[in-house]
Amino acid sequence: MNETPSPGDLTSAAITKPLDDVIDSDAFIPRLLALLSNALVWRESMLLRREFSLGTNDWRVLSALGVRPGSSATDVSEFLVMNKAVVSKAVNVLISRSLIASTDGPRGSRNLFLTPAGVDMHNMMLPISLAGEDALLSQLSAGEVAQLRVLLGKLMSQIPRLANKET
Amino acid sequence: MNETPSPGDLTSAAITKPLDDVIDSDAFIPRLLALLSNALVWRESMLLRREFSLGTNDWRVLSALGVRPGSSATDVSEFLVMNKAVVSKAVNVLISRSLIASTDGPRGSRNLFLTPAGVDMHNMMLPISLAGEDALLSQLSAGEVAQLRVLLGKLMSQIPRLANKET
DNA sequence: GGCAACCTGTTTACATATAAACAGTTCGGT
DNA sequence: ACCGAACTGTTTATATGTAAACAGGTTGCC
Repeated sequence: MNETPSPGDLTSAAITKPLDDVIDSDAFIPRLLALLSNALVWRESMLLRREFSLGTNDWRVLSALGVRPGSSATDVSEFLVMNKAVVSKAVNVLISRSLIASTDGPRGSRNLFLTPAGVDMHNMMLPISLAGEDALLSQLSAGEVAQLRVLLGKLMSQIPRLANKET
Repeated sequence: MNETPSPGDLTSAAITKPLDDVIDSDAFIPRLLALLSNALVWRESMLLRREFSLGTNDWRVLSALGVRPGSSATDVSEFLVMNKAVVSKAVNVLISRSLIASTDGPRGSRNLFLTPAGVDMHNMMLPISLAGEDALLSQLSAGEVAQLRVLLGKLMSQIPRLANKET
């Protein structure tokens, strides 16, 4: 690989005094959210792969079709806020495993349903996800969990603003 | 690509009745955390790439070295809970841009410091991250923000349990 | 009927994440 | 001094995420 192209006299003025930086501290909420989310996804991914040889995306799509049977791939993509390509791949995995099946839909689309085997798989996978939430929330009282839901709900309302390209 | 290998009589018993599923609803906290984290990372990544041609990992490492000048790559990796390979790549990017410099460290390691250009860059990038948090929290009162920090702190304490391989 | 715009799901190319293998150094014991 | 274990940072292989290009079918307008 390539080394630094510029001459080597820049190290002479290296900065040794710490900046006052909050970004990577426990006071910075975006970092806490990222760490928590990563830990949960990591756990779920590890367990689903180990137990059922399925990825989290496969599980998410399976789960979505449990709630909304007859959805098209595009419907699932919008419902789960998930990339179309990812849904496409997950659908193929699930079909090849005979966990979902499809009928022809309105506009060249396909209506997707769980098969009985898919329902069984769903019922086996669901406890793993729920146990993750339980473990996460185990130190909170019922009141605190309710509080947390309210607060996260308010944060969720800001997502459209975050997705805006300005500032 | 390959079609389903099994005979085609499985669609006859497809399931059409919705399951009662909480996984993808707004009541499922792991999902809220993932959506919030993704939105924040997406925003920051987009802005940093556009303004400075740097990725979020480069920014994270730069920021860590602002707080802890003289850290080794391994130190940064542990501090940020970030993969060694990612840190290694980010360090090379930052060195090639003359934003950080290094001196020889204890055990074949290198002590990393911000250069003056790195400090300038840090000071330009920091407001982008802080603005993300501000936008996220803009609908919360000061008291609610404090509540949120307490609750997230309690959730953080469960991460070691989530990382445990047993159930 | 025919052409253009649209919408389906898929493929492609590219960027990033993760984990394991790796080479080079340092340390410890003998 | 030597050999093996431990540790540095790098490289590799593999998996996954993202966005844009894409082919095919449908719709609607003329």
